[in-house]
Amino acid sequence: MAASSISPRRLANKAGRAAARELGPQAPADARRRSVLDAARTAFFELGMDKTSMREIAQRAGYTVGALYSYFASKEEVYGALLAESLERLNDSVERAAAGRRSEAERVQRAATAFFDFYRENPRDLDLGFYLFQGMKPRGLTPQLNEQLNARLRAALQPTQDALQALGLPSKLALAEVTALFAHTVGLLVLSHTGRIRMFKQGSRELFDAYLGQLLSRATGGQEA
Amino acid sequence: MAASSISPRRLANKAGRAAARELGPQAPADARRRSVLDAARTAFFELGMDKTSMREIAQRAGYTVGALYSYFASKEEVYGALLAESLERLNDSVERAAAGRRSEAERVQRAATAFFDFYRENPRDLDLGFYLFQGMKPRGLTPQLNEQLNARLRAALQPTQDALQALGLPSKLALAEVTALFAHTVGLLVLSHTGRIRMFKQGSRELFDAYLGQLLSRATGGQEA
Amino acid sequence: MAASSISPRRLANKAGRAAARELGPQAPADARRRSVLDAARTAFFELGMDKTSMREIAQRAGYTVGALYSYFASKEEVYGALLAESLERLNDSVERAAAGRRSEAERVQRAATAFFDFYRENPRDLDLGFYLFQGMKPRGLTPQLNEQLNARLRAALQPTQDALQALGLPSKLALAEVTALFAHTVGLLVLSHTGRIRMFKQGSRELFDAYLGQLLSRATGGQEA
Amino acid sequence: MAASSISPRRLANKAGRAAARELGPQAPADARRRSVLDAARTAFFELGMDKTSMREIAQRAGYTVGALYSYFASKEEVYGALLAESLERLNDSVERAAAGRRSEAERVQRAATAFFDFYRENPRDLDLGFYLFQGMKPRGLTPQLNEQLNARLRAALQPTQDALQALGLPSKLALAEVTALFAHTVGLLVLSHTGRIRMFKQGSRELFDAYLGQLLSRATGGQEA
DNA sequence: CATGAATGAGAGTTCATTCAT
DNA sequence: GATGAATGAACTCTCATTCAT
Repeated sequence: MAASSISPRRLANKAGRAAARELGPQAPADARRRSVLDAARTAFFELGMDKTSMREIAQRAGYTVGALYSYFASKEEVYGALLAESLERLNDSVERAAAGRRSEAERVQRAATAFFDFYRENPRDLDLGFYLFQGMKPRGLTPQLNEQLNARLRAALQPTQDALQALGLPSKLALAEVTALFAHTVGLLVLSHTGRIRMFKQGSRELFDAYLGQLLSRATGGQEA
Repeated sequence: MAASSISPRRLANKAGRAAARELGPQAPADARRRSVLDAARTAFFELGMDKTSMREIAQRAGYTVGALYSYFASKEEVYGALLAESLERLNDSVERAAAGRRSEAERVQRAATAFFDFYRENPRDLDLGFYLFQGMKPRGLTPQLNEQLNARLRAALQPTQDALQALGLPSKLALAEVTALFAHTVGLLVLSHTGRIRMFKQGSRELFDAYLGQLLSRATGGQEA
Repeated sequence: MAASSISPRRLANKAGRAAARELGPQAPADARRRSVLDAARTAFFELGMDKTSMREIAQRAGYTVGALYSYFASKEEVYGALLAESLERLNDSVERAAAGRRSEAERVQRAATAFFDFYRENPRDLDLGFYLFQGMKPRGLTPQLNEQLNARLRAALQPTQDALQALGLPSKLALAEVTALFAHTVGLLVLSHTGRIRMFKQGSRELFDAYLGQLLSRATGGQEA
Repeated sequence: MAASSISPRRLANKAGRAAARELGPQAPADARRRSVLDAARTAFFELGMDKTSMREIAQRAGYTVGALYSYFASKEEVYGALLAESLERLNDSVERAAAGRRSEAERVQRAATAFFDFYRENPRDLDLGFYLFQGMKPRGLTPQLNEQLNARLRAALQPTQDALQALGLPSKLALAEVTALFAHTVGLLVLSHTGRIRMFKQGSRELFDAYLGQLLSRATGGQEA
């Protein structure tokens, strides 16, 4: 306990921030913001919403609590950024799935399933969405951010909608179908995530496939699926 | 502390509890438990889950905090009771809708719609369900209570399932359809409740009707809906 | 949940109080006081001091909390009565051990060992003693009660002191020896009870016997032990 | 909440913490930890264990409750640190007493008496020891800390044990004697502290000296004491 | 930018005690 | 005597946020 020694805690912190700095001297703030976000995501995925405090995030990021407020104005802003990131991953996943030369029917099936699977495999992203889209006022979810997030959410459904239109559905109907599909997807995910679907002894994946089959049947007038 | 003085606090309490006592001298404990529950529901509906503390509930009920613990062992037990009550109302609503002499198709339509409408009109009951069915362990949501609540939820869907079977669907298929319907319902409600459905410029009621129409069409083999 | 039913809780309570009433119509209050005390002792022995609340005692005794205050003015008075009882048992034990025709040396040995063993075998009685003899002012440990308890404690040591005098020790010395013995006993018990004696890899019983042997050796001038 | 106003509370805090800061700019955290500990000790010595709450400690230290938790993870950790400190003082006292060139017999006498006197003069340190060595699990008294505290306790008795061995006692016997001495010491202290020894009209110091005399007599085979 | 100390409000829970009935 | 409802103060602990340095 000599006065000149450095506590292990401190060392860990310094090590923890190394990655952020190694990304280069330009835009170091962005990189550090990232590292905070990474810590937040990890914490949130491990501990869930309630138990993820600013302290916890700071600790994992290798910062002190106060430092977080250099990058984010509030806890909710952190979650806002987290959700933005999550939606980016969602879009990547959907785009990757729908890419390539395929029939439009297959494109519908692949895009929609990618959306479903993304949340089925990452239920914490679902939590994230609900948390922010539900209750959050003070500072975090500004109208601008809200608009932006909505746009990214819509974007993730766009490939499906486009493919439905390409299959011959009029745009109004395509929109209605994609909205219904979105709802069905969310419903299945929520029920699955809260364990309610087990009580019906059903599997969420099978139900999703069935719904998708019916949708495609409607869209192709019974010619395809 | 003069014997003749009554603290203002005390007066407020007495006034606050008047309703509970007017229900008659028999079973006053039940009435008081009710009044706590009413306060809790009101608080919860106004402020939401997070901001509804035991203190808040006590204040609204006209009790001190400690008194609540005569009626409920924990905050979570309060919410458990609240959800039980909510599910009772749901079941009442569904039963009332499905009662009377009707065709089976209409019975499906009415039971399912009652379920949907219950939560559409009382979105806080939806929150309640999610809150408890998601995270809550320590004391409040015992396995028994959980089982019991699940049973009530299932019961609210039973009339629909029965009617589907009466329409000729084999029991396995009826179960699958009712589960899918449940998911669709929840999905629409959640999207509607979180304001996400507006961004598609769709109405949740129309989408629900459409889904139900398709379901009935499947169930009657195209003869009815 | 019919209004006319009696809760199991209530039944248990009524059953719990049966014993107290069966002791006859005369002095029923004393019997009930006893039953409260029994409950308190059981609770205290099972749960320890901290976790034994008036609620707990009332529950075990089959009374409501308020009823306890008919018999005892405060929680501390309950413990006072409990300690009185404990000291009675201690005295019984010591007297029984010292009874019968024996040599004075054996009388010393038996009386002292009985004292030691009583607390060694019932460490909760030791807790009781410490709790009350240490901190307790408000209402529970009145000077009278304190005096009375002291008298019973002295009484439990008296046989040893008498026997020492009978062995030839002048009264002043006998008193000093018995006080030292008392201290040694308490020290060993406390160390044993708090697990500190294990860390010396010693047994409290052996140490006690050794001390007693030395004492007897001193008392008999080396002729006996 | 004007920007220029300072709440009286704040002023009090600043005044309260003055001492800690005067210790110099280096290691201020340690100094503040100290000041909390000082407040805790004072509170504990004045009010006793039960009535010393974190609030009380915070108030005396000039902090808010939350601030305490920067320094100690729990109330029990505070007491752990307090006991550690106490044992350090005990060891200092014993070492100082036994230092210097002396006969082994005198060394025994001085070390043992220092131990006894430390607790006789600071009875609250005795309470501290009992409190922690008895009941305390959750967070504060980790096995490691327990072990460490035990080691310090043993260390305080080691000089006596060493001197006894130097006097010619085989190590096993020296250990037994030191354990018995420890018990005797504790017994006398406890009886004295709880006022029980007065009822025998004895002085704890005289009794201690007598015991020590006998011990030395045994150890030197009657040649010295 | 970052630190680290501190705030202050609030959380759920417990409990001895009181008192109208 | 006994009930049972209620009080009110106390408890430990947590947390987002602020700010002087």
